[in-house]
Amino acid sequence: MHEALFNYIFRYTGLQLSETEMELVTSAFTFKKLRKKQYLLQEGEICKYFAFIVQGAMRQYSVDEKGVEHILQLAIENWWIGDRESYLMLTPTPYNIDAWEDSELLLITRADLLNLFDQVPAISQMTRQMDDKNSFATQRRLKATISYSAEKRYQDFLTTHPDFLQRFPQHQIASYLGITKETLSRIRKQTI
Amino acid sequence: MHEALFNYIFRYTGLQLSETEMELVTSAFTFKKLRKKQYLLQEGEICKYFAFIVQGAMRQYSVDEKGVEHILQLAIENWWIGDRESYLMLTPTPYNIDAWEDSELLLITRADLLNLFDQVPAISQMTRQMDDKNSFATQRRLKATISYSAEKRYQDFLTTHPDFLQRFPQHQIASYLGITKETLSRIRKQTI
DNA sequence: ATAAACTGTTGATATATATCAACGAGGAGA
DNA sequence: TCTCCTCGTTGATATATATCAACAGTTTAT
Repeated sequence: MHEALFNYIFRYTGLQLSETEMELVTSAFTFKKLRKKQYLLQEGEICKYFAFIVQGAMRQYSVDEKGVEHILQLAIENWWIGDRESYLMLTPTPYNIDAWEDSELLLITRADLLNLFDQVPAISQMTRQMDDKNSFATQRRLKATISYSAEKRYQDFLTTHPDFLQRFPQHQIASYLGITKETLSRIRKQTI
Repeated sequence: MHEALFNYIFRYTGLQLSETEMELVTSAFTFKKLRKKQYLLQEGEICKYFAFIVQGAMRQYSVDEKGVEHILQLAIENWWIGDRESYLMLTPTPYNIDAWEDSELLLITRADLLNLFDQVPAISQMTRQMDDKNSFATQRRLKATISYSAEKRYQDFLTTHPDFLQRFPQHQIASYLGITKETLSRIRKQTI
């Protein structure tokens, strides 16, 4: 169950955890199963956990005043999910996070994570790299969103997240790209 | 000249630097003056410096295949400017950074910054908070860009960056919002 | 002082995308 | 097995924004 997380830590840092470190990591995380459509977080709550996805697919979205969902993040195995601003600043989140497929997660609180920083140096290194890469990816998406056409954003998406195509329906991907499912359908027809 | 930076550090961390720490910080930064339109960074280069703006206004933008500029970042006094992905990963930047007004900057290399982390704890704390707030702001902008209309994005901008209105021309702000200057002009007319 | 460049606005038109409605196919649940 | 739900596509239409051109005022440079 924690194997995936240990592998992830090794892949990110090049560091193999000792037995002691593995025990510390194991006890710091809480296992949680979610059924499809079940919430991990709802808008207005404070994000108490960050979650590593062992198995399944998750999505993070906001709902506008017309009730339309706008997907900010999609995530599958070996990804992390959570509203980092709410998690660090203890502010109510504008996002909802729920399971797109039945999912198995490992959750950690901010306090437990800070404890691990001291006890397992690989964790603090991994977290820093993960945060940086996330930040870079968000900035690239922002750049794409203000300068590219919808079609070009879709091409970009195919390059950077080909695996998402099989895990999420077209209308979810369209929302993630900031377009409607009809527009995505027409783009796909043109592209083939 | 460095007063602004010391004040910034204090404001972000609540920590007052000692004389020794001030000397360390002063010697780690390089002063640089740029004339209006002068580049700090050009696309394809590696971003060797991050810059604190003591005086002036800077902009960070990419140029698409049609030669159109897309502004990703505007910055004035007490802001930082640089391509953080290129700075940390030593990859060529897709961005240009130049001075919109004659500007005075304090530049620091990655190596000097890492030295300061050890020697002046307030610097590492400030940098972490700055990076986090930047990351949060980028995510909020992404959320706004995929879910809001152009008009709503402008309203948002007025709330979060009222001081930019007097420092940057409308066509620059339009580009930063991902719309054309004509569209922004029409939105402003409607809003008044 | 003058010319050139920059800036913002406006009107007309074009285009990209949204919206609405409907349909067919496939999957899920009872 | 059947019904309901989900999904993706398509056509028609509407809307938000882009594009183009032109103009007037302001600022900058010579």
